[in-house]
Amino acid sequence: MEQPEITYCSPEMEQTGLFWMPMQQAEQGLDGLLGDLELSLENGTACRLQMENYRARDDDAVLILKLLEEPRDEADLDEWLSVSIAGGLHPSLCHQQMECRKSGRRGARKRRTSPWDTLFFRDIPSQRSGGYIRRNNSHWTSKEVKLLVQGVSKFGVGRWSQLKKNYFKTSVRTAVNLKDKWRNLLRAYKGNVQKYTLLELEPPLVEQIRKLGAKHPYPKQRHS
DNA sequence: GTAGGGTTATCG
DNA sequence: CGATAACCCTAC
Repeated sequence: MEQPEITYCSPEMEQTGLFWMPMQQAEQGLDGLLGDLELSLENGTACRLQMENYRARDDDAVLILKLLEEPRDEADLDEWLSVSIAGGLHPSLCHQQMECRKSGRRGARKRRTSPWDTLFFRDIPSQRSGGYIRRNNSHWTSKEVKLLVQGVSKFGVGRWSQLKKNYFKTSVRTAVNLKDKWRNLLRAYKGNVQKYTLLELEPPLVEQIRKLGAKHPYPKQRHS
C-alpha cells in the first residue's frame, strides 16, 4: 500500500497526537467505521488511526487522524513520522480543494464546528451560544448503525457503556452517543413515518430496529 | 452510567 | 424554513 502523505500540524497539535490528512487519501475510511483506518507501513506492519471528521466537508475536506496504537516496531514508527511530518503547518494551509463525492445521493455534510477551533483559531472570536462547545458533529454511517443494532440485540437496550466497550471501542462514539442514536433510530422508524431520513438503511435492518424497539420500549417514560 | 428533556447544525 | 440528526445537560 502506498504510504499516505500526512501533514503534521501546529506545535499545540503535537501534544494531542492528531494528524491531518487529505480526505481523498482516507476515502476508504469513509465507508468504514468512523474512527477506524488502518495504514500499512513499509515493513508490512499496520498502524491504526482514528479518523475524526471535524471540519471535513465535501469539497474542501481535511480529516484529523489520531494514532490509536503504536506499530510493533517503534523504530519504524519514528521513521514513518519523520518521513511524513512536514511540521508547523497551520491547518488552514492544509485545506485542499478536492473532489470527494460518494456515489449516489450526496454524502452527509459535516458540520463546521469543532473542538479544535479554540486550539487553532484562537484569534477568531468564538460566538458560541449555549455556553458549550460541541465535541463531535459527524453523521452516522450505515455500518455504524448496523453495529449499533447488532449490539443492542446482543446486550439489550440501555447497556450503552457495555456496548461501547464491545462494539465501538475505538470509535469516536461515546456511550451517550449510542443511546442518542438508538433513540433517533426508533423515532425515525417506529410507527410514525418521517418526512425524510438522512441515511438510507436496508429494509432488513429497519425491520430489526422495529422489532427491537417493540421488544424494549424506549424511551420508556418521561420525567418532568 | 443512563434516561430523557433541550439545543443547534444541517438537510431537503 | 420546518424537520431531522447529532449533540449537550443533568437529575437520578
